Amino acid sequence: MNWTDERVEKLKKLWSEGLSASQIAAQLGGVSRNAVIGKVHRLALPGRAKAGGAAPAAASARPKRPVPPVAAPQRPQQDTLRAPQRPLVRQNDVALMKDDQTPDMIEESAPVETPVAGNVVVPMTRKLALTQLTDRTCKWPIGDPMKDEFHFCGNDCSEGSPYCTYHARLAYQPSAERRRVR
DNA sequence: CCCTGATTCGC
DNA sequence: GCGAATCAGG
Repeated sequence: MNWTDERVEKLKKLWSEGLSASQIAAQLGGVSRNAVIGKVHRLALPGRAKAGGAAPAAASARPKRPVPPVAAPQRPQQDTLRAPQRPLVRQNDVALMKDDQTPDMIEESAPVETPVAGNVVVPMTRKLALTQLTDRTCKWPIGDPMKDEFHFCGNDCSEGSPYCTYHARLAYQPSAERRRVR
């Protein structure tokens, strides 16, 4: 994938909104988080301040560099410090929203506890946004994709399955059991 | 181990 | 310019 103007623009937007490099990479598609970070640096976009996230940057970043003696100390650019002045709405805020109602438009995928036949009770969801999904987070969708409260289960899915153990059961019902649940 | 960003350097 | 490999850290 090459960096078209549109992709670069999206990168800038998402980066300024505080999405992580891997999340941005996921949204853009076709690129790794490294590619995103590399591009961010090349574009000279302001890095992550130094908040809780990661990377103390600059100082103790990586002193492994030999540095030829010829190089003169370059003066750091003064001012132009653009701190994120905006509200800074991160995707995690989704989880902070009211959860008074459970949409549950998709089949009978109620994420609320649903005792099935005996002792299988299910867990709450982690309410992850699309961009937060990784290889091992349950991708079971919850809610109306057109609505804001839409999210994914997000529970851990240890094995190759795209779903957590609970949703894997719902997803791959052996037909016999399907009737029972309905 | 999961994740984060930062940096280097061969391509 | 690009991004994998690597580093450094939470």
